[in-house]
Amino acid sequence: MMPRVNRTRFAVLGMLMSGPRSGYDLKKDFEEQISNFWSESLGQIYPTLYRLKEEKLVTVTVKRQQGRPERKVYRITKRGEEVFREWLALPAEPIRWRNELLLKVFFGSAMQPTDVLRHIEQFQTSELETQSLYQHFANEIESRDVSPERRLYWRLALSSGRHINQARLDWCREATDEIRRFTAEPERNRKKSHE
Amino acid sequence: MMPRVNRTRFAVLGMLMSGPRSGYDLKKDFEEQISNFWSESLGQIYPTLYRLKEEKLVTVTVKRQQGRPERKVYRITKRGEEVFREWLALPAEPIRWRNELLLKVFFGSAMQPTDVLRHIEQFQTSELETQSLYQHFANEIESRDVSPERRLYWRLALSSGRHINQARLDWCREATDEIRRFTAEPERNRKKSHE
DNA sequence: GTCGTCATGTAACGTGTTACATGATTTC
DNA sequence: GAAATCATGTAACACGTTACATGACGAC
Repeated sequence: MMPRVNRTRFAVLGMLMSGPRSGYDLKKDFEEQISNFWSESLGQIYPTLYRLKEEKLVTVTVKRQQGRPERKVYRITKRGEEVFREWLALPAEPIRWRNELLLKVFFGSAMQPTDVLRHIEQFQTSELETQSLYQHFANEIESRDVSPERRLYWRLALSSGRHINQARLDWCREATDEIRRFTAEPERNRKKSHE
Repeated sequence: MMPRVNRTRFAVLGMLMSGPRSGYDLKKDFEEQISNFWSESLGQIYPTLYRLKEEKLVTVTVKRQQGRPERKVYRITKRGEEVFREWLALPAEPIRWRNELLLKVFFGSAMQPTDVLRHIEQFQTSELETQSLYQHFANEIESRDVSPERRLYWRLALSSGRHINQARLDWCREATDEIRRFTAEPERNRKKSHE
C-alpha cells in the first residue's frame, strides 16, 4: 500500500521553521495565520510533535512558569529542516473537494426552491463573515514583524482566499437570480423532460 | 461524543433519488456528474450500501447477466426518501479547507522563488485541465434527458466550480507577477525586517 | 498476451475530530 | 459563580483511500 504523505507533520515543521513553539502556540498560529486554507486540531498536533521528537526532527525544552502549566517548546533540527525542504520541493497534491452545500444544491430538485434559496443565503452569510475575517488577516500580516519575503508569500496565500471568497459570493448572487427566474417562469416549470 | 454526519450515506441516497443503481453505477455517476465538488471511493460505497440496506433505507435486486458479473441494483425506499429529505433541510456544514499548494506558497521563503513559481505553474496547469473538463461537464448536462429543474441545479453546481476555477487562475497570474516583481527589486530583497 | 471494463467486496491502514481528563488563573 | 485561557495529553471513533481478491469478456 502507498499511504498518502502525512501533511500535518509538514505543516508543523513549516511553522517551526520560523521559530520554536509549543503545541498550544502552533494551534493558535494555524488559526490566526492559515485557517484560511489549513486547519489542525490539538488531537493531531500533540501526537505529531511526539513522533517528530522520536524521529529527531525536532527537540524539546520544558519551560516551567509560575501559576501556569509547563510549556514544551519545540525547535526544528537540521535534519528536520532537510526533511521539510524535501517535502516542499514535491508537487502539491490536488485538493479533494467535498462541498456539502453544492451537494445539497445539486440535489435541489428534492426540495422546494425556497429551501435551496435558504441554503444559498446561509452560505452567502458565512462567506460575508469570511470576507471580513480576511480584512482582519490582512491587517495582521501588515502589522507583524516579518521579512518582506515572508510577507509576500503570506499575502499571496491570503489573496487566494480572497479571490475564491469573491468567486463564491458572485456565484451566490448568480444562483439566487437563476432560481428566482426559474420559479417565475410557470410554463418552463411545468414542462417535463419526457414531453 | 457527537460524531459528524456521515455524508456518504446522503450522497448515495441522493443519487438513488433519481433512479435505482448499482454500487458501480454510483461510482461512475459521482465521477461524471459531481467529481467537481464531491468524490466517493468504492471502498466507501459498498459498505454504505450494505448499511443502508440493513436500515431499510434501500432495497436490493440482484440482476444476473450473461458473460458479466451479477449486478446488485439498489432502490431507495419511502423511509430512505424521508431520511434524505431531513438531511437535505439541515444547514450545510462549512468546508474544511486543506489546500496543500497554498501551504507550500505560505512556506515559500524556505524555497527559491523559482521553486514557488514552479509550484504555481503546476497548479495553473491542473486548473487549466479542470477548465476544459468543465466544458465537457457542461455538454454532458445539456445532452442528458433530465427535468428542467434538475438541469438548473446541475448547472448551478457546475457554475460554482467554474467561478472558483477562474478565481484560481486569476490568482495564479497575480501571484506569478508579484513574485517576479519581488525578485526583480534587489534593494527590497536585501532589506530585512529588523533593519 | 496485456490492458481496460464490468462488478462486488474485504482488509489494512492512515487521517482527523471530539470528548475526556486535569487543574490553575484570569476575566466578566 | 461561570466561562475563557493557558497547557498537555489520551481514547474512542468516524471517515476515507488503496490494495487485495476474484473472474469473465472484449479490444488492441
